[in-house]
Amino acid sequence: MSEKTMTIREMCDAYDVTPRTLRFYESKELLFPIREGQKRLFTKRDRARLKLILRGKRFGFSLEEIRQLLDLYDMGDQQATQLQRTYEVAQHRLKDMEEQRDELNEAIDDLREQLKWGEQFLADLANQKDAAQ
Amino acid sequence: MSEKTMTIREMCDAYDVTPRTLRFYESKELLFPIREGQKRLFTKRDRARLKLILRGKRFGFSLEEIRQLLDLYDMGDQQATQLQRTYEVAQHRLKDMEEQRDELNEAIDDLREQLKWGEQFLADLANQKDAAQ
DNA sequence: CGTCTTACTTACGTTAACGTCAAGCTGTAT
DNA sequence: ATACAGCTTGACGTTAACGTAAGTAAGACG
Repeated sequence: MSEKTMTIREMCDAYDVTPRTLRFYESKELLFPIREGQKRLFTKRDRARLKLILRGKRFGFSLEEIRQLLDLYDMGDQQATQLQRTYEVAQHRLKDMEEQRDELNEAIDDLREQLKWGEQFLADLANQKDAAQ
Repeated sequence: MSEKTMTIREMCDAYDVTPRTLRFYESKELLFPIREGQKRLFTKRDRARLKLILRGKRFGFSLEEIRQLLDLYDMGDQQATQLQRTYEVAQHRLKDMEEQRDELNEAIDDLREQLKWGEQFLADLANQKDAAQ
């Protein structure tokens, strides 16, 4: 029952992506739908991979990185060494993300300061205007 | 004394940007260095604007947005309405940044979960390997 | 049979913010 | 004079992840 394949449109609806995106992912060797004549048929495996792709994107991995990770997963659960590498890449990514977040927080604080300053300025201007009347 | 102009290289060294960047900003009407023959000479005003540009970039504004903001500032401190708009734009940006940060935090948490899972998996593999010996 | 729907391939377009030549001018130190 | 450093303008290249349009095929339906 879970062996049913899906058409490109069903995939698009199910995962909220465009056909172009799925074809693009195939061209980048992230997905491997089978063919029925011309048409693509996406298998359970493709669906699993797509889920991982979308998750990877949320994590900020590039498609190329995602492809490499997917390949590692595919190489079988036999190679712990490979998995170890995956783990390291992921940890690296985590560090990057934390740095990014910290920078963002700094920028937010910074911008908040500026806004306080701007508020003050606007208030002063308003007073000035009132006084002039 | 503060009226001294700077050459492009001095600017690059002072603000850690490339010549290309400064020329690019000029072409985008963010900076207006004067000319001495061929050469660009950057004034105090340019330096002030560049500082604002770099700050704006830290805040995640696009160069086009920055240009508009700089223009507003230039239109004089007379137009409180304009300043009000600046303020609004900035607040909008702040919201965006906070959203971005929240998403990033979610992703970080998510990734942390995955890593915990991966650690477990690796540990299991190691045990399996040991047991096999 | 005609038409509609869905899909297909190919290939150029998009966006931002510069990078990277190429070719030429200018001032100065040797 | 010449070599060299530093500047100039133009213009094409880069990157990621698709968007978009043109032209075609293939199956379903009435």
